[in-house]
Amino acid sequence: MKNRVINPNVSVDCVVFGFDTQSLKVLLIEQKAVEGMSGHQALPGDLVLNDESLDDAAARVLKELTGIEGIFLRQFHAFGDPNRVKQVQDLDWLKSYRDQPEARVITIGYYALVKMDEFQTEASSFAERVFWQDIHEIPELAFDHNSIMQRALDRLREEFENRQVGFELLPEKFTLSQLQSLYEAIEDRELDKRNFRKKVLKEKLVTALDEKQTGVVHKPARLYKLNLEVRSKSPVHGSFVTVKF
Amino acid sequence: MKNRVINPNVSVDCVVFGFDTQSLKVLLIEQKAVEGMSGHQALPGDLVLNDESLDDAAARVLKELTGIEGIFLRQFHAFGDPNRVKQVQDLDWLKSYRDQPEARVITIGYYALVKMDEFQTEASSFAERVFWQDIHEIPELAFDHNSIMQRALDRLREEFENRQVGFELLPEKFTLSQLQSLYEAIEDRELDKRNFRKKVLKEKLVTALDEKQTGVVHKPARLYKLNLEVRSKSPVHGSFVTVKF
DNA sequence: ACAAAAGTGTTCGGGATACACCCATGC
DNA sequence: GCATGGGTGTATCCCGAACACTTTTGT
Repeated sequence: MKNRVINPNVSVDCVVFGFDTQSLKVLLIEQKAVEGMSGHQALPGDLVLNDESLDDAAARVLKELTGIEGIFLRQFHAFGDPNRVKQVQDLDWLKSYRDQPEARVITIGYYALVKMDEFQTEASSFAERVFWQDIHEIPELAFDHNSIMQRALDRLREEFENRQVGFELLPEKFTLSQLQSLYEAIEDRELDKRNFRKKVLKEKLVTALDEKQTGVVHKPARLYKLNLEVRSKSPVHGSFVTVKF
Repeated sequence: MKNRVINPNVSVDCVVFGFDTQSLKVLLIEQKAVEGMSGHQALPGDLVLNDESLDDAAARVLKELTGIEGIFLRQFHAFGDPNRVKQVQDLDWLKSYRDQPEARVITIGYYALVKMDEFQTEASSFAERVFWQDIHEIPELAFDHNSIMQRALDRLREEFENRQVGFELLPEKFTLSQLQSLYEAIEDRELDKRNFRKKVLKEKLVTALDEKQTGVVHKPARLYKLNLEVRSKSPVHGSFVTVKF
């Protein structure tokens, strides 16, 4: 059995995006309270172990804190300001949970896209609570997590413009309007319904199913699924579903 | 005076691209030989100090090893395979130059674009020699530097497609043919001369100068300079010259 | 005069954009 | 029957791609 040594200088933080057919959400944790101080809200993240890769660390940490596993996490940036974990409001927490609370920590940011309703979260380890927060209503987070989160969002939008699409954010069966809402939420602009449909159908991104919505108070929409044949040709490292749009 | 402590677990590596009006080059060092073993070729890189940011570390290390300073380095990826510095052929070198040769090291990759002829290199520290190497003729490098280099090249090409152009690679005054060669070298494909000129001129990326080439054995070309007004609107963190093309 | 790269316009097809009305369902 | 989102076609513009010959210099 390996002795799993914690590396005091390197951590990972995960920015997990979800979509509820309306707006973009981010997965946050509330840290367990320390000595009567209320816990801060933060991105799920922790120090890496010396015998695991960064990718493995991100997956492990996310699972330990939130219960979510089996999703693809993409590394997007390393944050290395020497003072990024030195703010007073974070010190008590570090003293309780870290062997070397004063250590210089650089953190590697990962982001991921998930279908919110397919994952149930379960707080554990030092997470008191796990919750989804609308990206327009992010509270003050621990350490430099607000800027990490903002950077992840910028990156998500860049990848999107780059035609590396996020079907991960939709349920398996979806309507074209839901797909359009996803594009609109991420790109933060409105799209023309007819043009959107024309493009999606012409490029065969999706396949129509013999199924319709039920229980809606209007004309029920046709359901579609992703056509997995189509892939981007650009050198992408990892495995988001990447389609030219 | 600060005590500058070396962090044994975090390093930076720099992939500096240059262009000689023909092809893309990368800046490499040859490590000083250890105990009669010939030095390996490698990217310029070293451990970070505990009181400097990652960006500062990249600039410092590049200067210490190659003499190049004052260029913009963009972070592109963190490499964290637990065994990336554990190969036998690198161990002797590590034992000579590192206090903790067995330490787990994750490295942050930076890339940069420079006008080759404006920088003169000067090897120092553990660099025996500094040289430019054509990207099609990269030798076997130390550690995982071949994959870091490849990843940087992929990233350069992505940024290019993203319309974040690299005028940094050209002299201040250049001909449209040189600009076209740059695009062709980076994108690795041929472009139509007339279409290329039309696009560049229509978008006012460049301004014509009242000057021509001299000493060439053919019709002398008009010289142009970059039009600095034009900038990309996407959220770019850093300061490459980024123009929509 | 000849070699070598500079410079210059037109045509065509496809994709992006703009735009308005009828349809099926639940209440 | 009415409120709600679903679903459909056409005209225009702009951009990218394809394509060949004349011009200017140095030798």
